[in-house]
Amino acid sequence: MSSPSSPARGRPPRLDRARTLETALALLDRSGLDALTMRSLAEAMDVRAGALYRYFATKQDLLTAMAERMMDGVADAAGAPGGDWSERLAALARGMRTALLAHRDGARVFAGTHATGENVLGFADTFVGALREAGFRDDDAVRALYTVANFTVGHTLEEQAALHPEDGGSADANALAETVANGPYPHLGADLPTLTSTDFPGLFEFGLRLLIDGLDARRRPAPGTTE
Amino acid sequence: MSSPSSPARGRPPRLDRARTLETALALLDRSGLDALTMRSLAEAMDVRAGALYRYFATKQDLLTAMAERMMDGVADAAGAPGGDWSERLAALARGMRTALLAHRDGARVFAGTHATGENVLGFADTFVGALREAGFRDDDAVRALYTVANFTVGHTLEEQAALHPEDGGSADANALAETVANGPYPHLGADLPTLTSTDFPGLFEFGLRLLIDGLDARRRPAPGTTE
DNA sequence: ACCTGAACACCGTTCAAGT
DNA sequence: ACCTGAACACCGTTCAAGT
Repeated sequence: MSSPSSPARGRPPRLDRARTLETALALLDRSGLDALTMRSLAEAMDVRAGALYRYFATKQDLLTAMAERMMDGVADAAGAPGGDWSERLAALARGMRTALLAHRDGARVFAGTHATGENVLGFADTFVGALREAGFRDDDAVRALYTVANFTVGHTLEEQAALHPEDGGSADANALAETVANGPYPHLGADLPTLTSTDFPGLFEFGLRLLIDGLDARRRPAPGTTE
Repeated sequence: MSSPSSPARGRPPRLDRARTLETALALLDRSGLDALTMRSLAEAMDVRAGALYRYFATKQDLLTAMAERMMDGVADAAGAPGGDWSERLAALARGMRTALLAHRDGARVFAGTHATGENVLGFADTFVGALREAGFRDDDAVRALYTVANFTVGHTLEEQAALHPEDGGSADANALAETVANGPYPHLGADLPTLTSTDFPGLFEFGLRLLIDGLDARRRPAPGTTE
């Protein structure tokens, strides 16, 4: 199962997956994803870069473990079964956004990996369970999971990009407002405050509300419809 | 305005933004984003890497121009004003997904940049216009744009990741199915076919439908409600 | 068993110098 | 004006050798 374990032969290791993961997340928060290199992480662990490869086969592996770690406990946000399905779903979606926001570039890390550990799968299972228990069809419940997760990742990617305009080159709000005002964009110009708004919680709730209302319509198909 | 232009002094340039952009997109399709380096692009243009910096200040600049280029013509997908708002919105969303899918790693390129050129802004203006003309509030129209765009990017990111499992390390469907079947995931296990489905068009349409139904509920607030 | 040292094959970016 | 050559300061990854 685990590569470096078994009895206690030789010198006690200076490295292990858990500590390395913690350090990597701390380094991520301090410097961002672009600065998180195997060398910088090794330095933070007081070790040479090559040593990390005993615990993570590749950097991609490390990032996947970090993504999985970020999702720790998010499934619990749903609360106990039996409550209102839309509230449970909203709590899970908000919990996911919060978890990604909890680390600098968290959404980029998550989007760039495909974690399928217990935290991610536990989240998925709880999500699908909440909808199944509310009477949704199994396939609708699974598709709703993907839809909400994809929206949440897409949204949080934008939100964190706006937080650190250095990397990624997000133009600032003023430049965008000027471009829109001087170009042939009558509709965008009509509500510049919203276009350049930084009310990301409000924007997230708006999208989440659309998805929930859309699901609500699916839960109770029109009478007489077999679908 | 343009850096290398004006009269016709010296030797005619072997490089220009348009040709470089075309070559970069062709190289992207052939080799993927990870293999798109300034050196490999330079080689494809028969030039040294340093020469590219006369036309693009940074690689990020190049990627932003590529993202903008990908969105060329997508606004036209909406058709003429006056039609059904939900059909126009769906056409725009589908057009965006198709545009990102048209190039390998297209969604990753788009998500990693913040293009604000005429194609992206034209798309945004057409989208917001379609909703305003249908009677939506200005701020709802703008927020709907962000929501649909974020969902579309998030979805297409997943879709393209599944297309090239090499980079990103997406676990294949079989491995996922086995993990779910052997773990404490009763709800996920109940519909493995949907969970590991590759019906991305169907998944996209599902999410799009939820958003449209959600918007439909907003367009006509319940009678007696001021909101 | 665990880590170092050193290398391999790359990166993005800069800039004097050539033409 | 446009591009080359060469360098700078890095990358992820591998692996013999040390302890």
